[in-house]
Amino acid sequence: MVEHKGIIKDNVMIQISDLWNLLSSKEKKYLYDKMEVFNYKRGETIYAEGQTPHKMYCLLHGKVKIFKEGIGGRCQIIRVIKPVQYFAYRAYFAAENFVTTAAAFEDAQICSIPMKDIESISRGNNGLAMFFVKMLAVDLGISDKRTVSLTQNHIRGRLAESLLFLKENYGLEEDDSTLSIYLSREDLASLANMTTANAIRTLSVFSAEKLIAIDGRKIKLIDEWQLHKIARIG
Amino acid sequence: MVEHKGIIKDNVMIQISDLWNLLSSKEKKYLYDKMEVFNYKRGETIYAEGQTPHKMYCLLHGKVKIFKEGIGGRCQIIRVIKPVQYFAYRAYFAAENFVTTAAAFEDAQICSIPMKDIESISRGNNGLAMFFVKMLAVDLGISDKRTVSLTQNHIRGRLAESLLFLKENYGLEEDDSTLSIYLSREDLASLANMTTANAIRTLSVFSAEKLIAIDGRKIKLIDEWQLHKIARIG
DNA sequence: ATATTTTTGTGCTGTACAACATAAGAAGTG
DNA sequence: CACTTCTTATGTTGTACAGCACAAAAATAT
Repeated sequence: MVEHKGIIKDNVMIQISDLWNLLSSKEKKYLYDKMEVFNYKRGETIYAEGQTPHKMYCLLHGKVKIFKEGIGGRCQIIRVIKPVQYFAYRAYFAAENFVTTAAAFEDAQICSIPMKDIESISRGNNGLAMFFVKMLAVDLGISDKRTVSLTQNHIRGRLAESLLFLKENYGLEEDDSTLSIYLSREDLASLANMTTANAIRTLSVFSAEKLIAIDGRKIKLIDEWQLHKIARIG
Repeated sequence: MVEHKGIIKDNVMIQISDLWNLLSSKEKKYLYDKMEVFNYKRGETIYAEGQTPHKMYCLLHGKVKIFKEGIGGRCQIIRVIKPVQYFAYRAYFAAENFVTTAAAFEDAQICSIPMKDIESISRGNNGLAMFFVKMLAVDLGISDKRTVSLTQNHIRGRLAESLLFLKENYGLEEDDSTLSIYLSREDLASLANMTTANAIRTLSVFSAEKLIAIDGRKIKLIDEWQLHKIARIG
């Protein structure tokens, strides 16, 4: 992780304007000096399970995964972050240590803000408090839905769902069919709750069925409608 | 569901004092008339998946399950509510319809408050907003942990974990070993993410191994330490 | 460039668990 | 009361998926 000293912070303020605009000029001034911007390398850990939370983050550029290590070191990706999204605030608000780990999928630029200050400002700024209420409420709904689909859907359904999710979340390349994120088979497996071997195998099957086309880590969605069907009923 | 007209609302205010005390006298006065108390029968639905949320609830007496219907009608219990706990506020804050269904495990007394009012008060009352931030943050952490344990733990581990969870949540009878909640095998299966037949089978195995003793729906925990071990490593 | 590690791909084997069947006991209903 | 309906219980069968083994290809380091 490298601190990005030279950056013009004012650009960051524009990026995080959804949060920034909720603050009074006094609050803005106060936070301005406390904020930092860091660059993380591909694969680098941002925070780890068990650590005590001190700052929240906002992803400015890149892609980040939030995951949890389970039985026998098997990782489960809990959610993924895209620019401009906030993360790492949950544990502090819950007065807990982190229960997840965050790492960069690819090189990422991340802005950090001390949670102590975020919390104290939230206690006097309703807009900010409600901002977090909204985000937490949305994430909890996603998490609840995910619990059921990960446990009840079959392998084909889970993979199809994950591919569609990646499209929804990170979008497509200019050709309008290739996923914009190039995940390793292992990460894809962690997302769809299966072993790496099964992710590879099932991708091959999807490819043979002309639902997708694979070229290394490039995945092109061909028959999205069919993928949706598989995601729903298996 | 039967409205409980005769109840002395002031008793309810004492029960929900953690929320109530956050309000100004003006807010209290305003909400007092909007609140209602209902009695629900065992098995009765409180709200259902897909409905638009209008009020939040507080469980005053009884036990409630929050679940989601999955593939082929298979239900997954997402979380359980005990007195005095609040629920059904997430969907409104996220501006979504309910993604879960709530039903009474057993006869329950529930207080309802219009979410419209809760939201508008929250927008002007920081204590209340932060109250929801805290609850949502805690629930999201639980949900994330649950996702992993439900997907990665084996059947014995999941059942052991569920039994211990029921103890943590609802406590024990006076004998200090019998679970205070008497679940059907089907509900226990929905909680531990398995089929009813497997819940029955695995309970029998646990009983044969002298980890628990079963007498109908009464479950007595005998070797809690061993159950913890099974819950962790399988 | 060469060596070494990581990632991808495929086949085989074993097993955990779902699905189904069936029966007996418990509980609710006319 | 007999009646249906629901719950508990256990055995049998089938299969989805993990685990392991082993190449080949690609990425990274030396």
